[in-house]
Amino acid sequence: MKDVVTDPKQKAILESAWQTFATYGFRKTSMDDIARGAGMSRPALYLHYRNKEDIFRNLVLLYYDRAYEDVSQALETEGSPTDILTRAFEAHLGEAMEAMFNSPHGHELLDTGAQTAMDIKEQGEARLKDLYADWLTRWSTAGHIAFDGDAADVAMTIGSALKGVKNAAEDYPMVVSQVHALAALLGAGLRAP
Amino acid sequence: MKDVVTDPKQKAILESAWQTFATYGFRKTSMDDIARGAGMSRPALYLHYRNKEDIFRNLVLLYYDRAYEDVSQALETEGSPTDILTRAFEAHLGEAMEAMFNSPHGHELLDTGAQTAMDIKEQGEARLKDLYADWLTRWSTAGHIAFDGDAADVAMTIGSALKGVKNAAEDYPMVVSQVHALAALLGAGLRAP
DNA sequence: AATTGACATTTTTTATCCAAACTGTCAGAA
DNA sequence: TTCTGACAGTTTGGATAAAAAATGTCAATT
Repeated sequence: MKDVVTDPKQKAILESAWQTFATYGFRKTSMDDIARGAGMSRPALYLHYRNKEDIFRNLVLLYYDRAYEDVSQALETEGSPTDILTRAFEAHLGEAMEAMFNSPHGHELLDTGAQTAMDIKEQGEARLKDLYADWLTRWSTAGHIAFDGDAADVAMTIGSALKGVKNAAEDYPMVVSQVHALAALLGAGLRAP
Repeated sequence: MKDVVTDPKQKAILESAWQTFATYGFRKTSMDDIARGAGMSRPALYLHYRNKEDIFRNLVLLYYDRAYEDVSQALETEGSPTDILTRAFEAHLGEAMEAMFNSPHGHELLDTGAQTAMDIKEQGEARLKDLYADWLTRWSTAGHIAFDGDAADVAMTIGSALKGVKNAAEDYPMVVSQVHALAALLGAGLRAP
């Protein structure tokens, strides 16, 4: 899959928006801030996006598209279930989440997302969950792993657990170490008997 | 361990408070509401608790004391790791959480807890975590289970995953089914090779 | 001793005002 | 075309103020 955003101006806008959101939070960044950061006037910005919410939603969309791509790729690599899950989880909670943790406005942004882009988030999480479900069925039919119940349920539980690890962590290093521990546990749990 | 709150009046107060908080939320329940519900006047209430916050904190404390007791007991039962973890998780996210999910103010209460009783929550979660950690070491030294890394880290990951399941669920039945799936995965993951 | 009515105090709610900032959209310049 | 200055309209933030509600504390009652 090519990058979702090809137009260099849109790229600059989203880049600037992400930067500004991370610095000032959603509420406090004005369209002018974003426009200046993208090297254009405010009216020019409106030629590309309807409003601030629209920009934010596209940013979330971009995040999920990238995460989908990265997780998908990670699930195609070779290795033990634990190794594969570790890579997938790192892709899942990658860059953007690290930035979130390091932004003084990470919480506000997460909140804004929940209100403004919940449909995109839900769809994004659902697609990621499907990715795990597919991997689970493929590997279980191949006899490499085994689990109780159906793949969709297990995939959902994995997703929830991952989210739990994300929320419980206080900083990004903690996310990483927890993600590794979770991958190890789940990987072992999926071992074919 | 005996019940933490023995005084029947304190019991009535906490009972009434829990009821009222669940019905109206923390902000909207007055000391008078709680007092009436406990069958006493507002001044009498002040003979037992300093203020609303004090009542709330004692409620949280009570929850964690019960959870500690119940989880501890669950971890002493016989059965496979999966069975034991299932019972422990059910105890961990039991009654009170079910009530939370069914209260229209569950979210506000959770919020209030995070602000008002975070120290109690943290200590409560830590104690529960220790319970899991102890169980992990006991069972691993007995050769019944095996895992990478140290017990404390694994216990923390289990706690985070459980929290994730709690947060991701939309209703209580979903919590239950997810908890079972998680216990199955983790139980299998801990199997001695 | 246990409880409460009643009081002074604090907090919350509601309303209104104004100024500053921001938004979205032109007509017209580059 | 592609963009911007500038305009009208809206939203937001802060400042007041008055009314209502809730709090915490006693002196007095049961």
